[in-house]
Amino acid sequence: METNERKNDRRVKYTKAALKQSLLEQMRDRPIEKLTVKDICERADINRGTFYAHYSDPRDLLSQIEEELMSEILKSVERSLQIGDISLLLADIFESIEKNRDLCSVLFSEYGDKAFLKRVIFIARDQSIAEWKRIIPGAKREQLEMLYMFYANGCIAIIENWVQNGMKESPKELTTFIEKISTNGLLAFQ
Amino acid sequence: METNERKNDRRVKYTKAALKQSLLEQMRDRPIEKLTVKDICERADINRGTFYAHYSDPRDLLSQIEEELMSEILKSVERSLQIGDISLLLADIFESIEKNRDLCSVLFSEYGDKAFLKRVIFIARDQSIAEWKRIIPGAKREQLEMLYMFYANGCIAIIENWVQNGMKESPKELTTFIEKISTNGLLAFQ
DNA sequence: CCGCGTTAAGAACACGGTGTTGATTATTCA
DNA sequence: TGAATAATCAACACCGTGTTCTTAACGCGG
Repeated sequence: METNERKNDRRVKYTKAALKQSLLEQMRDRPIEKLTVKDICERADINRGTFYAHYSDPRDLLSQIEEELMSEILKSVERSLQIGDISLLLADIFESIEKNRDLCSVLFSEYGDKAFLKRVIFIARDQSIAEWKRIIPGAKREQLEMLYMFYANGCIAIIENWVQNGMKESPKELTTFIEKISTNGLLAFQ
Repeated sequence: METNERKNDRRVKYTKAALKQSLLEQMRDRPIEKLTVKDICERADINRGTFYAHYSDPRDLLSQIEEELMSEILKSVERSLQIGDISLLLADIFESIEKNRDLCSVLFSEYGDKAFLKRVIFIARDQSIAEWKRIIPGAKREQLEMLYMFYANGCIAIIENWVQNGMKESPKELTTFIEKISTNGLLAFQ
């Protein structure tokens, strides 16, 4: 208790891991709102009461999984954020997703969490808007925010498609594709 | 029974209208998955058993509301679909949304139905891809589909933002904005 | 305006998931 | 090994579900 602050107990680790895996398995079949604590625990072979010792509900469990992934992504884009290169930043994000393939193939699938993917893409928001402001000095801030929303949601769709089709393209290819669309539009594909 | 085919009974009309209104009111507070038949009926002051005489669950009720709106939208874009003008088609869709302001301000809001808005935007899919194919003969079909996905999701975000901020811009303005982004990209805003 | 047919209301039911409790067993860490 | 901690187990009241049956109200057509 004094040394480990009740965190490193193997029993706790096992329980949490089993519950997480069970949740992710079930999310392949239905959205988080339709999952029951009962089902998650049965598949994990964990007592239902134990679930409530760690999480308040399935959504809480999912949130903790997401926060773990988010901090990992944030760590791996740290450098690009400081450098201030958007294409580097985008590529970093794609690589993080690729590294967490198993997890992301659930989180960004049919019954995944669109709001979370949105948060991930919005990591690049301030920087993108700032860079655009330099390129297009005439544009108003509000207009640039609208543009970011447009492109961000396009990106999200591309990522969802990418993940669901087995991530065949490389992060580099995706970055190039998205940069082409955003800077030059359809005409870039002539 | 013979004449009206059990459809025009005022009691039925009232019940359905009350349930629909109640559902839409509740959808301002939480997503469809969190709504209960009990709550919907209590707010509508309709017996819970009566609900099941018309709908199987809240999702079914929502679907019927959506189908009504969809067929209205389809009717009003009919002409543009035949003419084959994408900007006309887009403007028509925006006008339909504007006409159904009250309904759409719920359906396309925080707890709305993203899948439905996607269906609405995808009305323009085949036509857009066909037109792009003329403009950009070199592009592959798969690439154009990817492009449509990208732009469609951008559009969806624009619409959500538009509806949630009180629909201040006109359908024409929106159409122009989207056309600018899609054909020329960021550079169009210099 | 009446009466037949339809619809809504109301009460009751079993069912299943929830969230919590207290007692017991098992495991871990030092 | 022994004290601390975690997991199990059984039980609980609670709540929403979906269905059934009876009764009351309503509306439509004649």
